[in-house]
Amino acid sequence: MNKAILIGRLTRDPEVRYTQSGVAVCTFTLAVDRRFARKEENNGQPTADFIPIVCWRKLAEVCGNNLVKGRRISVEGRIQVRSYDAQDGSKRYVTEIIADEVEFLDSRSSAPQAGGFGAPAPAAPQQSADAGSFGPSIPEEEIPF
Amino acid sequence: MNKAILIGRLTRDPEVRYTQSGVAVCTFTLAVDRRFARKEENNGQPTADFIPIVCWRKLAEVCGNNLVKGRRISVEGRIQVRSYDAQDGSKRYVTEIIADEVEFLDSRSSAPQAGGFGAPAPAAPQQSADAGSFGPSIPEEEIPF
Amino acid sequence: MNKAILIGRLTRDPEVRYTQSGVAVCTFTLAVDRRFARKEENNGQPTADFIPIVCWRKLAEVCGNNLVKGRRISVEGRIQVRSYDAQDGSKRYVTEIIADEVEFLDSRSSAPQAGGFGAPAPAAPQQSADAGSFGPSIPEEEIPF
Amino acid sequence: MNKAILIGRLTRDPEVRYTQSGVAVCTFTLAVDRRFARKEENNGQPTADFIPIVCWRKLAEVCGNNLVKGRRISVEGRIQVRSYDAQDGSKRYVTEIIADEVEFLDSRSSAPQAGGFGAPAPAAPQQSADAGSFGPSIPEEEIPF
DNA sequence: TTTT
DNA sequence: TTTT
Repeated sequence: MNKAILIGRLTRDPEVRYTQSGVAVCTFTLAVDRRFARKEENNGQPTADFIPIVCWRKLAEVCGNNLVKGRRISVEGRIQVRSYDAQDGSKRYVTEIIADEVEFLDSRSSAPQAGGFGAPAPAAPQQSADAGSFGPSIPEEEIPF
Repeated sequence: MNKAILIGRLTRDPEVRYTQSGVAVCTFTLAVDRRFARKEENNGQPTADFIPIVCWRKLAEVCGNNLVKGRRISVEGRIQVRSYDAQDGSKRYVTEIIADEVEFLDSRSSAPQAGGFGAPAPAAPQQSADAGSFGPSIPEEEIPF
Repeated sequence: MNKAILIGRLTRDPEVRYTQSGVAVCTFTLAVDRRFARKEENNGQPTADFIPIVCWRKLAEVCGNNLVKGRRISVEGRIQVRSYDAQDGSKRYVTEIIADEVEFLDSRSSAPQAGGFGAPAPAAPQQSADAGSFGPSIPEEEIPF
Repeated sequence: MNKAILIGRLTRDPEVRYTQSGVAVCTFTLAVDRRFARKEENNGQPTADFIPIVCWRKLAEVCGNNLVKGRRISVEGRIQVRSYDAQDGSKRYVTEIIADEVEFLDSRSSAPQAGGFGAPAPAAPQQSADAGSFGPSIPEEEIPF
């Protein structure tokens, strides 16, 4: 069991890239308000968590085409921790939510946008973005952004 | 809504520290197996996510007194992203799960261990651990480990 | 672990009652859209689940004072199954979600409404509603509506 | 969003049936301990919720083949409320969890058992069980047990 | 009995 | 770097 469920707003427009093999990847950051955190006068303490979200395949396309900065959504997914070696030789960690489902909460009638394996593959993009430049030896699910 | 629900095993014994004001903090790492990740022959890809967990107050005491490396538990909590300035001037991010509840899954009869505000405060420890050495200007909830 | 997380709309205005001892109870039904269920032409199959929600104490007051039919909310809580003996001697079951937190999703800026034990008790109402008429032998948490 | 996450034990061996078209359905009941509910001396109040679980397809087969009364599992799924007309003309409601994933928690090494659409269809059983006797006009997902 |  |  590895489940994350979030409701928040996009801090900026989502970015869509494509792997070398044409798989869409959408990334953005969710601002999730902290409970009991007042907005005014909080002693400089954070009032939200800024959580990186990654969507793949059809869900990436749907999010890239429909989301913009400021929109409120819910995200269901799993917590992924990747490690990589920094230039100074130390080990760094990146934590992201790999989204399985996204629901748009601002629209009047909302339908969940499901990701997953049954969905038809997206058409290959005209020009691959540079997500693929990390090379073929890195599995798509593990691409370091 | 900021909810994380995990089932996994401790990668090492938990550590308990105390803030200057005597509040207990327990930290450990959960190894959460990835779905569809085979153990043997996985091309060197990770088969688990290693997720840092933080418990406070009574829950910290209960976890510190009862958990050991290898035990399986479930954790319910929230995802917290803290940022701090590295020595080289760059900004670094730490993502942890602040646990609200922990359930011990190895024992025959398990009862959830609830954190929260209603619980009696733990007795102040004889000697404060060095968690407080980060100084008084940092709120307890935000201590960088 | 017994966790339910829902996003949906109220099918009607919430009802607030009080137990004999003055504890507020708020009940309503959430319409939660089913994934992949089209609205038009669904062969008479349901496109939503109608799920009874129960809030207690301060959370009951907040919900009773702020929610109306049609509003969209998220609910976090636990699934409770109560059984009772029907007049014909058979056993009947009622399943409800006992809410721990409610977040209002229509407002521009939303803050979660937390229930729980630390919250101050609500002022006793001028006139007790008939929730108390089920009598003193029934614990408040188990009142049959 | 309609999400249920439970940890509990089977109250009896699971039952596997098949629809007319050969789709496997597995049903059982999970006993989920209530928090803060003592076992001894609880004034006759329930110490657990007994929650009906339904699995479909490959997940149904896996559960039917591996689970027995008393085993501890985690379940992730959605809450489904079905209504039907009782013989006395009144409307009755059935609430079940439609499981998406089940994790076996007693075994030393546990792997989540995922349901879903990508899994290969099970071989048609030699003899259809009577789940199909509700007739072809009822969609498989809505079969009243 | 159901919401949009 | 952050949303409302």
